[in-house]
Formats: sequence, structure tokens, C-alpha cells
Amino acid sequence: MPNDAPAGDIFLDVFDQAPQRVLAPGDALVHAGESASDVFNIVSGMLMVSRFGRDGRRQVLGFLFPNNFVGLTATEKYFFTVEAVAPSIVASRNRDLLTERLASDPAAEQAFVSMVFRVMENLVDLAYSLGQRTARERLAVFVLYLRHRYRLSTHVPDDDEQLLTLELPMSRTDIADFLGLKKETVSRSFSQLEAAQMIERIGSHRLRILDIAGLRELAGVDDFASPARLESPHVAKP
Amino acid sequence: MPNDAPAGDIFLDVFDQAPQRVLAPGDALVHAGESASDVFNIVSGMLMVSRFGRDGRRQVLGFLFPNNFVGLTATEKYFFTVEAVAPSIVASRNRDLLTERLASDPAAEQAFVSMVFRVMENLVDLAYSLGQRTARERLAVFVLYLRHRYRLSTHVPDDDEQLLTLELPMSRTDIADFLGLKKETVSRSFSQLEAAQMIERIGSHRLRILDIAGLRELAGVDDFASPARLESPHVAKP
DNA sequence: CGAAACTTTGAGACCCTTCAATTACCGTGG
DNA sequence: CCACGGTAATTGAAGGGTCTCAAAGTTTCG
Repeated sequence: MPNDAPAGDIFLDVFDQAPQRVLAPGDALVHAGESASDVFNIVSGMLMVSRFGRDGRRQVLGFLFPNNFVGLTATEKYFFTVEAVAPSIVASRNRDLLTERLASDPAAEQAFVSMVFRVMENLVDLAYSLGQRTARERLAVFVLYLRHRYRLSTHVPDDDEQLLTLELPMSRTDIADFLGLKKETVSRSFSQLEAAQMIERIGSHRLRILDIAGLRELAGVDDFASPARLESPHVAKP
Repeated sequence: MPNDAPAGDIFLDVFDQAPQRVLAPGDALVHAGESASDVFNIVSGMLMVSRFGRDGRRQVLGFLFPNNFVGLTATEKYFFTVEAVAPSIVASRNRDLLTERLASDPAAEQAFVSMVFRVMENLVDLAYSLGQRTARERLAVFVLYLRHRYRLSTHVPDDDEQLLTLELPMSRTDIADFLGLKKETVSRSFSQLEAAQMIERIGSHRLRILDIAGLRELAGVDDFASPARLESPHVAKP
């Protein structure tokens, strides 16, 4: 599941000195249907969470950055797949260890629950994008989303210059399956954002943000996080 | 947030003898942006959870049935709106009461967390529908979703005859905003399902399922719940 | 350096949307 | 109980955005 990682995810200390795994792009960390006995924490790199339909269609649910947790599930089996999109290192622990940690420390439990809610809000944002936004808008949101996640993961100030250059280790197909589009549409939409002077492509896996205000305007959000969360219009009953 | 209600949501006992509110269709229970100091439980009727964009676009996130909980949020403000779509009765409690209940009873806490994960899985299903399915498929899923939720809410056996007749108290626009479509498309897709002998419309707010196998085939799921959760194909790395 | 894979761009088709008109539903009042 | 008016739902026709199919260009990596 997608997942933010603000400072205080203290429960992540269960991964201190945990065994680590090295993943190459394309390597799977968990397959849907597998037993969910282990939980994970991203040490470095980038991973992708997705859900498959029986006919092979795929919805990417989010991307995972360093200090993001993997292992949310209601049942004892994962119903989503997690795989690396960039070379990555992942720490793993038995789920029971986490469960004990949470049970014995209310602050950790609290931090965990709060993380779960952040994941849920990310899913709500994704649903809003998929259901309501156009292709160009979705891509603008995506760029801001990546920037936001890089910022959380690096703890760099929000206006830092280096956040204007973004790495895109995933393929166009991955982006397409995240945004509910086809890869050709993703390419075309990138071209349009570039023509509008909002971004500049640097090769095919890096871009530079030229007009963040324009992107925010197009996306309809100030930051990626919390669009329309503070106040909003709603259907008036005459 | 959408929400299933299997038997053991024992934490709902905090709503015993709680004050109740009566809502008419269109009445809001919570507005996005409002303080989240209260939590709620649906006693009867049907409500709808939605998220608004600043330009007025709306994504409906789910529908709420009796014994569904309202009040999930990471922050102290709600970022979604909940309103009645049918005449409803809702019980309310101060959030602190629930917090104490959960803190003092591990079983209740466990049940609560499990409910949160179910909500999350519903959001994942929604994202999959919005991103990957066609209009007709989405509507087929919607019909099965309603049936599934009615079943959970009534505790009637899965093959019960009465689950073949469904009430649709919400408007076509509500359905459209749930499925990421326009109301005309919803109408047309209903017509197509009817022409395909899968459903029969009875007035505009009731329908009868004629071919549940066909709907499941079209939706790509056996039941509404857990499509592709058990096992799934996934991208092979050549 | 060269081949394979990925990305971009183009042209045409299709599905959903938009705009518009008709029909059905439903609450109100006679 | 029926007539009426307003709102919601359905259906039709035309348009637009995204998808499909195809080819050219670029990147990556052995």
C-alpha cells in the first residue's frame, strides 16, 4: 500500500538490525496470495504496490520510498503485489515481532494507526484522480505526488531547489497503470505538460519542474497532500 | 469511508444507548473540514461518503449501511463528507469514548483495526474499478457491491432469494460520481445490462438480478469482495 | 558499438461525454 | 384519488478524449 513517512513512525524501530534483502528492478517482494507472515521496511530504492485482475489488468496503487512500511492487510494473506522499480534494499521482520511491539507500546501503536490512516488518505486521493481527473490533470498530480514523497523521504525543506528535479525509475506502463491510462497517453500528456512549459523532460526517466504553480493549478491542489481536505463545497440542498 | 460490517465489530457497543439523529435524504452528517470530535454508527437507512475537489467535482467513496462506522481520520478534521441518501438514523458518541474503549480492550482494538483494513480493501477495489474497468463492468461490480453490502447488513444467507431484489435509494448522479462516469452513461449502461438479460429495472430505484453469474463474469469477480485477492497473475520478468 | 527494449509520435477507431429532447417518477394540492 | 408540475431518468445525436494499431526515434545495456 502507498504510505507516507513523516518523522515519527517510531514503530519502525522493529527493523533495527533486521535482515535485509537486495532487490533488482522487477523483483517481487510479495506476491498477492502469499502468506503475510512477514512485514517490511524500505531502506533504499523504490517499490510499487499493485493489484491484479484475473484477466491480467493491473492497477498500481502507489509507490514506496525509503522508510515506508509494507505489510498492511486484514487477513493472513496479502492481496496485493509489491515489486521493486529501482534497485532497492528492504528490511524484513516476522509480523509477530511488530505485533508485540505495538501491543506493548501505546505510542508505537498510535504511530502505526496514524500511518494506516495516511495510507487510506492516499487511496482516497488516488480514487479521486482516477474517477474525476483528466489525463493531463492526473499526470500533474503524479508529478506533485512524486515530489511530495521525495520530500518526506529526504526531509528536505519544502521549497528546496533539488526537489525540482525528479527521478522516474518506473516505466511509462507503470505510470499508466497507476493513473488508469495507457502508456501512449502518458507520453502524450508529458509532451503536453512540456509544451505548456510546466516541466522539462531530461531523458525518459528524469524531469525538471519548471512551473510548480501551474502544475498545482492544473492538479487542483496546493501540495499533493490534502487536496480539498480543509474545506470544500458540497451539494446544497435547496 | 466505506465499510463492511461482519458480525464481530464488538467496539460498536460504545453506541449502545447513544443519542440518535434522524436524517432525511440530502442531510449531511459530517462536512469535510469539520472537527472530527464525534464518531457515528449507522442504525438504519443509507448514507454516502464523498470527497470534493475545489472546482466542485465529487468522488463518491462508498455507501454506508446499518452497523457501519463513521469516523475514520488521521487528523482532527474530517476530509470527507457524509450525507444521507435514504431516510436514516445515526447514533453518535464523542470520539474519546471510543478511544478509551479501544485502549482498554485489546479485542475491541483488534476488531477496530480489522474494520479499518476492510475499509482500505474497499478503497483498493474502488481504485481498481475506476482505473481499469469499463462503464458496463463498473456497473456490474456496483450491483454486486450493493448486494454484498445488503447481505452483510442483513446477515441473510448468500444465496437468499431476497438478495436478488435491490433498492437503489441514491440518484443516478450519485452512482455516476461513485463510478467515475456521467449520469447518462449510468443510464445507458443499465439499459445494456437489462438488454443483456442480466438485470431488470423496477422503476428507477429498484432492480432485480436475473443473471448473477453473468454479472460476476462481466465484473471479473466471484463475489463483490476480494476479486483477485487469493491468487493472481503478475508481471513476469523475462 | 549494436541490438533489444522502451518511448514518442501519428492516424484512425471507439467509448464515454455533452447537449438536447422525451419520458417517467413523485410529491403536492385540488 | 386524481391531476398537476417539477425533478429525475432515459434516449438520441454529435463531439471529444483516450485507446488501438503502427512506425519512427531514443535509451539502455551487454
